[in-house]
Amino acid sequence: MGDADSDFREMIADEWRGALNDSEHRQAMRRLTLVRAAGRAFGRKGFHKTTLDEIAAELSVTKPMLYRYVKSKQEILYECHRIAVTMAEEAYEAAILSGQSPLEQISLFAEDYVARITSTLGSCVVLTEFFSMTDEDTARIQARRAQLDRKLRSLVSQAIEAGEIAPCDAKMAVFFFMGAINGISRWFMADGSIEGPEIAKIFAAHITASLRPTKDMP
Amino acid sequence: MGDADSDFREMIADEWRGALNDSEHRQAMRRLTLVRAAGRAFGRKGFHKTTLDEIAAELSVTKPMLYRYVKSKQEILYECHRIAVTMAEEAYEAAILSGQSPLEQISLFAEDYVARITSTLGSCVVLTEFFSMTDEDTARIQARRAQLDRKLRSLVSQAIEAGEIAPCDAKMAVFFFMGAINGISRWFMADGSIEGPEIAKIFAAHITASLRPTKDMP
DNA sequence: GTAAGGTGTTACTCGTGAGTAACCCCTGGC
DNA sequence: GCCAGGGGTTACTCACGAGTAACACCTTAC
Repeated sequence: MGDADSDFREMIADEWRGALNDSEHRQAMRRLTLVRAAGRAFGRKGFHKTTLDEIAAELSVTKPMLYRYVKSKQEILYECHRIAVTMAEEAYEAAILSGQSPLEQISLFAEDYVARITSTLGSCVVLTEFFSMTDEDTARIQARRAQLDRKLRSLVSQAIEAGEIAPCDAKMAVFFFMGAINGISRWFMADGSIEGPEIAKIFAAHITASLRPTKDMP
Repeated sequence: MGDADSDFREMIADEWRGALNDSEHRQAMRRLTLVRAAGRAFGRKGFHKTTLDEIAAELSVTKPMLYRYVKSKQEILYECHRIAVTMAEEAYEAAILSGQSPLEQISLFAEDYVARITSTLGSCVVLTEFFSMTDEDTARIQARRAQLDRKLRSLVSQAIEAGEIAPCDAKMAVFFFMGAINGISRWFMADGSIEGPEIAKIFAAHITASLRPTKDMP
């Protein structure tokens, strides 16, 4: 456990203790803090190797305390996924509202989405561990992701029609770049050598390039 | 449980029963069959939601049987990862031996690697569930993946020096396209509408394109 | 026919960690 | 001084599923 890590732990614990305003608001804030801390732990060690006792310890409390804020461990994981998919949806909406060209919108979406998931505030982690959720929760998240995928495919199709990019299989294209983005959580924070916003720029550039015409594109 | 699935089950069970030659060889074959069946299940339901009883049932035997071929459930997962990383290494070696240009080598590597992991024979699944392994096993696999990453970065650097692609952060570039490839296991086989080799071609094309020069590459 | 050994089964143990019951104490209001 | 109740703890229960012990059958070898 390095220095940076224990600093972070203290930050989290402070956040937990703080916000002593009206109790309903504090309840919500603590819940969010809890989910973030848990998400961070899930990202580092995986869902099943992270015990609730550990999460509790990170917040300087004991396990039963956690049940004041969440119903179950599963619910925490669901919340992490919910936050992540919400970020993606928000990034999409923002891109659409920009009024730019389709390709530009894809690039904006990618940059925004990556920036959001890498910002520490936003439970940077967990796009993995899909299966550890309840079947019900998995279905809920899957549905939202699928809908977003469809919208993105449409964006790719529009870019093709507009002649911005070479004709390609839109579904595969979306799988391609969403896979790359979702993979970030696997290595991010392992080496702190690069900052979120920079990653976002680089990835957006690669994605834009990956869709551009090449001689032997199918 | 659809028709295709039960067909597959029968195939697996047949493979298990078959190969009645000398016992050492059969032992090895059965072990491989077991690992493949397990890998397939892990890919569908996740490591923790797949019980050994289920895997055994898929092979039409009972749990204790499995322990004739593997030491533990963990070992099965390790084996899956070992196979996957070995495939990547083999694809890399083959690409290097081709004697093509660096960019061409990257493309060849990507296509070969994707083709291998999507071929049903090769336990198409599981590049997720990293954390469910023993710490020791995780370290072993991580080390091999890290080494491969370094080699691929070097290939990217060579492509830059050769002027084949625009200057970029080689580490990020590798993370980008390896992320996209490793993401395949999340959606592959969900819809059988597209074949492995075709995916391989499309992904290789996207990767090549993603590295090509663009006006605003950092 | 019987011993050897390979193939398989039934019926357990046992650790682990999620979830809970029951209690404790501190602070503020009267 | 005493009670209400929120924040917190200790010390359990209990299910699940990996791993194992012990037994059972069947075939081939002599």
